[in-house]
Amino acid sequence: MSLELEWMSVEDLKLPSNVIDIIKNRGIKKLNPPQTEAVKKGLLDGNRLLLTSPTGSGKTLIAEMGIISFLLKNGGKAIYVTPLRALTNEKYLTFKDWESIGFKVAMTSGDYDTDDAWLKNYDIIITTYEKLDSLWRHRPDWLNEVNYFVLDELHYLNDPERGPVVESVTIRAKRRNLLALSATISNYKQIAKWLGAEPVATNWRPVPLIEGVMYPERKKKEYTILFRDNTTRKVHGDDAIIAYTLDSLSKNGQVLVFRNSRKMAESTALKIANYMNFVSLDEKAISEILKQLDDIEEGGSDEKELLKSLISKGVAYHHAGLSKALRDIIEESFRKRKIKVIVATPTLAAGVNLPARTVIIGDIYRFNRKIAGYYDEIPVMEYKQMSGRAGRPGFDQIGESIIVVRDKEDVDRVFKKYILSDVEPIESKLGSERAFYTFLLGILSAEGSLSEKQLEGFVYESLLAKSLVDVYFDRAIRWLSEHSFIREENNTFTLTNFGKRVADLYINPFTADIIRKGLEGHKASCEIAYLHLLAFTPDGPLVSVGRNEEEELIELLEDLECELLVEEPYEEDEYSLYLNALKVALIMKDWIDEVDEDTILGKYNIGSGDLRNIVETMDWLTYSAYHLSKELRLDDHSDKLRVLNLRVADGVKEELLELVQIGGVGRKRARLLYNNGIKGLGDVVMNPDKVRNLLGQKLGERVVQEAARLLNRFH
DNA sequence: CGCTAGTCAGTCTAGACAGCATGTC
DNA sequence: CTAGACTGACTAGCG
Repeated sequence: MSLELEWMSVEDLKLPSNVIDIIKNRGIKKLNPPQTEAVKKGLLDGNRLLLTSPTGSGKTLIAEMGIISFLLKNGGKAIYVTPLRALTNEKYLTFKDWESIGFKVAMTSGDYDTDDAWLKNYDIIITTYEKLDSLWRHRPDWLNEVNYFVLDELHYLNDPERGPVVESVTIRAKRRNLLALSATISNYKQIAKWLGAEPVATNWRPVPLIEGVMYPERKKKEYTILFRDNTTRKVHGDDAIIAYTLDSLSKNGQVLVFRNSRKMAESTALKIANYMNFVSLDEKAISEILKQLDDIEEGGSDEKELLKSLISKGVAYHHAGLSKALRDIIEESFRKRKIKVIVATPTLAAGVNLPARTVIIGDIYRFNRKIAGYYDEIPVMEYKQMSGRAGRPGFDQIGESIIVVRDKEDVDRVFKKYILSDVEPIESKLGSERAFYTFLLGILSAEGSLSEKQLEGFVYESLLAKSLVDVYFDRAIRWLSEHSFIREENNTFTLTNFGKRVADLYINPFTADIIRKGLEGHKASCEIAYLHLLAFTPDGPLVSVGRNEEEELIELLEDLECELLVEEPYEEDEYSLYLNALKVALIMKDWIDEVDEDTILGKYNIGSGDLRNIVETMDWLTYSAYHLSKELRLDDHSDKLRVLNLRVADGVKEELLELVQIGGVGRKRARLLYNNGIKGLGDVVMNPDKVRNLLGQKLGERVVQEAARLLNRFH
């Protein structure tokens, strides 16, 4: 670890003056120690670096300097890759600054854009790992002009689900030029070697962090916090988390509390709100926030009401069950210091910048989904991500992060494990059939035909141990051939049309195989059956199915309107996936039958954010299934799947499909128009007054214009 | 006998990437 | 081995 604290002057950088001016215009006169270190290690000379440092230590500026100096010297394009859409958005806004000196900046991710042709006109492209992987599979010409990659949050390599994608993108990027950024990791030297990069590791933080563990004393209502510097403090109250939260608030600091379930996040927020009377709030700002909440169109009304009552006391909870719009408002209000406390699930551990003076980690255990009744301790990496949120630059002198334990006996162990130890080493997650098969498919899709030797060349560049590569390589080749994803001719491997289609759709090969078997084995079927088939694949969404629900679902299986496309599994785990898929199918069936959103949320006990995710995934899968059925020439299925896909996308019956094409017209407005005799684009254009009456003047006018434009395009 | 407060056993549990179309990047 | 919120069935105790 580099301990020197050197601050290089921005003026001294070997960069053109217009570049330096942009940095200075942000109020930056000196580079902080990690930034200085990176420059000294040759960042501006295009040297490959692996930079590991805490969040908020100014890695983005390092990436900016790396990209700009590379592009100025070498031309071409650069790509900045992040693991999260929200980060893509955040970085895009930062990089926008460089447009003033002539670099064109674009971003692309799954929820935003898919026509990639326009990217050829841009110099700096911000995207996600999955999207870049997908782009590579489509082989656009302009990708050859990209010679510099910034791999952000590279520690996602260790994520069991998403790590394999990060790894395959990294393998391709390291064949060109790269700058890797990561949270602090223990085996950074090994990873740097793999990348062919020089490691730059620092622990420097803009705001010092003080870490501690809080435990209950035998004496009731008293809690002691043991800090890293061996000092202690005591707080008092009915509940440890609440006591410390109030203590921090009394010192005018914002608090971020992490809990391990949504329910706990909500109930902790509720409890804290009861004690908020002593905190003075900006009433005017709060009432504006409440008004913003009212104006949101998406989202369930129950969650909105609960949040409103909390926010009026300066508290909020935050988890993925909430709609995106709701979460955005909460984050923004916290950033503006109007909301004083957020109680969150790990949603806020990673992702966009959202610091607080005090971070309280309420639980270091998390329910194990695979083995019922078991708890796992969260990884050290996750602790570091959460504690790293402590301390707001410019507002707080220090940040403090407190772990709460229930038993005094745990203090030593927890202290050692989370505060004094290194994070877990990063390991390849390619060692599973699902990951490895997808990996090979992706390589062949991006590279075209490859000999066995070439293919092996790629595979051996991975982080996976050679012995494991050998095991999975042969298995993957055999499985992919037998299931006609690839074919071998003259010792050369090529994707079949089916395989290429699967790679382009970005679905898992197992998903594709299940869909194919389901469609080929049956005649055209009902909506529930298609939805169930797709939800049953490894790419399908997961929902929680309660005991009682399970029984209801099993009963429902008996009198379904049609036969399902998946055979009922005997094995217990498979069977619960089967029921999970049935629940997803029922949710989607209600969705496309225009059941009111609040009704769906209540009936299936999900949040609006959950519904959004399920729709998004099923939209993608119905689209993919439609294209697979085309590829396989299963015309009966194609017709049904095409309509199903359109209906899932907008949550409407078939009769509304024409109306929802209009921007700003969703399932609710389309139904309103339709029930009033406006049944298609033509009706909209012919009855502008009626449309304006139904939707309001302003929106109505826009809808009429848009409908006219759409009609014109058809002619 | 009927109501209710209290008890106890059982249930449940985080997150978030991907296609494509159209016209802001 | 490790948690805690919530629900619903059941029961003791009261008027």
